[in-house]
Amino acid sequence: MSDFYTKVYAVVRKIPKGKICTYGDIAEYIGTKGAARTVGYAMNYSHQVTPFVPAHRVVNRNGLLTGKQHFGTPTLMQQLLESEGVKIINNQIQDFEKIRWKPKGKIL
DNA sequence: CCGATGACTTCTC
DNA sequence: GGAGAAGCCATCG
Repeated sequence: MSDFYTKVYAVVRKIPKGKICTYGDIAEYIGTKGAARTVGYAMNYSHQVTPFVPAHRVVNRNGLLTGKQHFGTPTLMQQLLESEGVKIINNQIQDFEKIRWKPKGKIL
């Protein structure tokens, strides 16, 4: 496991319940700003990582659930978020800027 | 090292 | 506003 993945997972696991974060923010926080795509790539691996990584709390810059189809079912991601109090309309997070969360200080 | 891949981002049309 | 293309960077084989 590369440091990149480790940091990504560390940040994602720290996202509070009912909050969400973006790929770009995570990548930027880690230091690899342009590697937002790689963050998503790391999320794909999150299935084989323990403990569970709340990848459903990570969305793209528009608050759109672009990675929903990578869960079991295309509706699972939205269901998980809604069960945590996040409102979603048309695959887009409502009050996105309001519940948006960013890592503070050191995560490791 | 190189080419291919990707759950991104931004610009253009 | 949707679709296509280019830029970006880390990972994998």
